[in-house]
Amino acid sequence: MEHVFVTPSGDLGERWLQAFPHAAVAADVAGLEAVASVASGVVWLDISITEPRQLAGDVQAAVAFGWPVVVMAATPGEAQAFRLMKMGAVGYCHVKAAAEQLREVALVVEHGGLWMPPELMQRFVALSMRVVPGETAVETELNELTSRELMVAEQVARGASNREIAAALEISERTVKAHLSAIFDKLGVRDRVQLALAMNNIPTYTTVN
Amino acid sequence: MEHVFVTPSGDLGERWLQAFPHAAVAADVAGLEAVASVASGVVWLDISITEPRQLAGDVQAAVAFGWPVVVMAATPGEAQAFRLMKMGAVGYCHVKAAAEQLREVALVVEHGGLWMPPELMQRFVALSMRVVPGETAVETELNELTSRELMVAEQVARGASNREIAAALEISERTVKAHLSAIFDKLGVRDRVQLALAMNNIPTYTTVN
DNA sequence: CCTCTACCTGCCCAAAAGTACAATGTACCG
DNA sequence: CGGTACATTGTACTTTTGGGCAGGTAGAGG
Repeated sequence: MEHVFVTPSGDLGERWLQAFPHAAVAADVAGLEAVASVASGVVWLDISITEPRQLAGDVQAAVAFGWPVVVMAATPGEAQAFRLMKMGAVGYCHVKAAAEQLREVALVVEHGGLWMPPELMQRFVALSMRVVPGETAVETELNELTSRELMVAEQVARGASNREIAAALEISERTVKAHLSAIFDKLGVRDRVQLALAMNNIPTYTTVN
Repeated sequence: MEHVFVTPSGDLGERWLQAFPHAAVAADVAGLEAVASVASGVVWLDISITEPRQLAGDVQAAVAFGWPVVVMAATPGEAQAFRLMKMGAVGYCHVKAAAEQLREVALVVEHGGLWMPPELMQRFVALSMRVVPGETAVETELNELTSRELMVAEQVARGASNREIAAALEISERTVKAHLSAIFDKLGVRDRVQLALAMNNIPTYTTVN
């Protein structure tokens, strides 16, 4: 089992070496074949300083190589993670993940598993659930909302402003705010953006990570 | 690392013992605490003869125990798999899976991964992608964003504030705002809420209504 | 009747978000 | 070299948001 790190810097990070003392390194995806000496292994793709436009091509080329591909990003985000997974990556972690975690990821992907940070994994499952019936955490919390609060929350979930909500519900803007404060409190979010995301089963992990 | 098999039969299957010679067994979820002697382990939940009605409760109770839960079904199906995953299970395999495979599953879930049969895994990813498709209107428009703008947009997509984004990208709040203005213009949204929704392929107030 | 909850609102204030106008530096391209 | 696109930041200003304080109404239930 070989570990090849593809990084624009061309240098192995100390954590990487710490995790896999015998790891190989390649400056780009094209250099994979040159350093891959055995039949099976894991490709670690460092995209921390990769141009967004170039990203898709790199990942797909790495996947085409045949080994499980773990993408390492500087700021792991959901939208990006899923785009990468779709391209065939089976792992997604922080570029500065601890050696211990890297080994965990390796173990998982080597054995046919899918690895990503817990928050993302949760969200990933939640997403699939949109097409499969069931009940989510948010749905449960929604029961705490009063009738009126729910109406306001639904409007925010569609991107409405306070003024629009006030007009739609025929109440004052002040009342909208009052409802919002109660909603934020009950659902444990801090502002309308997080509320909008929560209403759509998209967890926010700003403090995590 | 301990392995506890929860099975209505109350007996350890021979394959299970073969995979984990020191495995413990419990007749039901309630009996978990009684047999769990260490801090970490894996719960193997045999649902091959479990009543459908009782299933959800069992799985959730098992998950609540705190250990990774692998569900073993007699006839693994997609719909069921996803429902179970949603409840917090992180593994899903056949109740008569070979010892070798059980060990693989164990390896994966012990390290924070998600395991299910390859066909299902593939389907799972595909399904999520259906909800967050790669080639949506937004996706196309994302190409108009510059590298830096995309980074800002991704942050907003997870509910970050301007200050947090500035800190993450190591730029001033003013610059974040500048990027945001450009993003709003390019993606045709009017504020960060709609941007956050758009980034997650969720139609907004203005689009819908 | 009194209390509790949900609902509604006004005034005011602070923070955050968003915009306008302006400017600097860098990189790349013909 | 000039032109263009990108990234960056500042000052200043308007709008939106979020919330504290202080109240008002109506219905349900003890």
